[in-house]
Amino acid sequence: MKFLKRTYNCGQLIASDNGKKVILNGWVHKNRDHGGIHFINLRDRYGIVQVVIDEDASDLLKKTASELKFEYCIAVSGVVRKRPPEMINKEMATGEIEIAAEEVTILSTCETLPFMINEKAEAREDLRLRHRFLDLRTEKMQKNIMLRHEVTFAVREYLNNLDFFEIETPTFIKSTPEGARDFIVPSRLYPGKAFALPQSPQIYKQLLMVSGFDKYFQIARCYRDEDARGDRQPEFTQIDIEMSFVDKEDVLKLIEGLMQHIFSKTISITLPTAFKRLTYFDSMNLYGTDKPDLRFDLAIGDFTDIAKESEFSVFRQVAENGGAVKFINAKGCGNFSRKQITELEDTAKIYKAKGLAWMKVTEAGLDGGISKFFKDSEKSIIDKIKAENGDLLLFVADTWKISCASLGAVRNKLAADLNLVDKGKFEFVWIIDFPLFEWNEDEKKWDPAHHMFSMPQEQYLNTMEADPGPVKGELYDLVLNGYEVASGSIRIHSPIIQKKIFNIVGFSEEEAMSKFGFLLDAFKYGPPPHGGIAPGLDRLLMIMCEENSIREVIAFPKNTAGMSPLDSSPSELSKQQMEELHIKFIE
RNA sequence: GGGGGCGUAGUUCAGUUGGUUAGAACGCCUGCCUGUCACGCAGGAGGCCGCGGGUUCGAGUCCCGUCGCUCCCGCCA
Repeated sequence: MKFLKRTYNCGQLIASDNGKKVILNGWVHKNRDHGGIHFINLRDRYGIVQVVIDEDASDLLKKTASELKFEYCIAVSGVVRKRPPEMINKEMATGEIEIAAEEVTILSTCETLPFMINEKAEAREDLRLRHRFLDLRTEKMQKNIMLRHEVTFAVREYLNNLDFFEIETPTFIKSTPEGARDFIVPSRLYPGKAFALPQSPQIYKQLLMVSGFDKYFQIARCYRDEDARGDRQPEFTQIDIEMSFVDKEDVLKLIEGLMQHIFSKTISITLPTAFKRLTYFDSMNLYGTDKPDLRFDLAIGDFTDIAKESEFSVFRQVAENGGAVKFINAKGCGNFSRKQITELEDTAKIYKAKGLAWMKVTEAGLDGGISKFFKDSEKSIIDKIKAENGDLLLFVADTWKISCASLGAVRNKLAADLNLVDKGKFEFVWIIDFPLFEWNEDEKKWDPAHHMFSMPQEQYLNTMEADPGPVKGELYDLVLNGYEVASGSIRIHSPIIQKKIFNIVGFSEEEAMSKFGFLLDAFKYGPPPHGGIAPGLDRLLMIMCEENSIREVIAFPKNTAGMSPLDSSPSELSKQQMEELHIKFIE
């Protein structure tokens, strides 16, 4: 067998190549043997082209062709020829031509496939992951990987033009608590000790600012040893950015420009020049989450004031005791069955709601559910909350957070059930003014709601020491299509304010030094004010693909430490390796 | 750590109130076929119904346990 090295790829030949002698290398995508004439769809990553073995081909060629099966890797030499007009395939990019084969050699055979490499790719995800190398042959996955490449290229292009340096930071680091559990790498040189893998390059990028690099970015792999979700995995990639001598608006504008560049370069979508903004409070209040999907409305409304005046004691007591009564007007859902409402209630209960009260709006007024408690004032209620005939009103009465969060979940379920989401639409929103601290009722202390290098808003600086309650951080998240893709902060650099923040969360100086010593040391030497942000690249990609491609875009789907493409499962260590790592089994 | 769903042919699935020999499509094997492109036609092979136990005259189907997959809560930005 001689190796016929390709002179063209399978996707590039067109009608004007008619008559050219070519050699193609690729995989047998389809194989149609008609006895006399034989067609092969040959595939590489550039496309698919039809190869024909004609009736008058040599016996050797016919014999070789008859041996071909799915996914054999082959070389074909032949001549490009135009198809007869009635045989043109308009569905194929190369459909006007075909390759009249003169010689075919089999480069690799292929066993019966565990699943078919076709448009459907309907095998279960875990099976596909076990054969990731095959899964990645599918058109869908090849497109996903291509998009990933194009996005990262666009990021580099955009930031390079703005004088950013791409700088790599270490991945075997000292554990610096970011919130999540660290992945651990036992050390050979330091017996009994272990490195942590970075949860983000947080501290390193701040050190780069101290060093004067001014504008930095990195396409950074991050690791968090926590349970995965459909949209969250232990190993992920983020676009990590930090700048010196900037304010909040600079950071927001930069990311808006970056997103516009990415969307325009990769999927030819023009994004608005400035994104919407919602405060954390408004976002929770209206949508019950800090990552609202704004591709549909169904905002949450407040019923607390009405509840206070009502004779429905369940609502009234919650309202009088500082809780919140919230509702969603499910427009036109007045025909929902009891079963449908129960399903919505089950969703609310997952988020700790005790129940989901409901009323229907009819021409006569309020009907069903808890409506009997509101008969006296039904007209004014309908008027006040702008309800219409045929609407379904859904209520949760609980603490503010539970009422909002559980109705937020109901809102998402309604949107999914009623198909309210336009999946081709992109709705960006910044969630701003996150709280810097959260009160921990159990331990009667303030917990950091985020890492503690965020700068409190100016108006709170003076009151911080006296009353930490109203302090809010300038930490914002960028939300896209309901998936949060970024978080970041303007960092504080004043040792005095930093000390106050540590005081509020109850850190002693020793504790602060042991957790953040490296960074706090550096901050003694003239750090510039700086702000950074870290859009989640994986999440960005997942919303740019169809929704069912979510995890397919991402290199290592959840719970797949032991799966292809590279088997990264921990292997059993040899006795020698264990001795080197000072690992002992606990008897 | 907690809750829900699912495990039937290589793959995706069906399998009725528990009832005789567990089916379909695609894939695989053999043969036929000169223009197909989801090629077609004829025939064939392929099943510890995840595993273990129980109820029953009888279990793919019901019950208990277990393992695996999956979604969600907790956790995590």
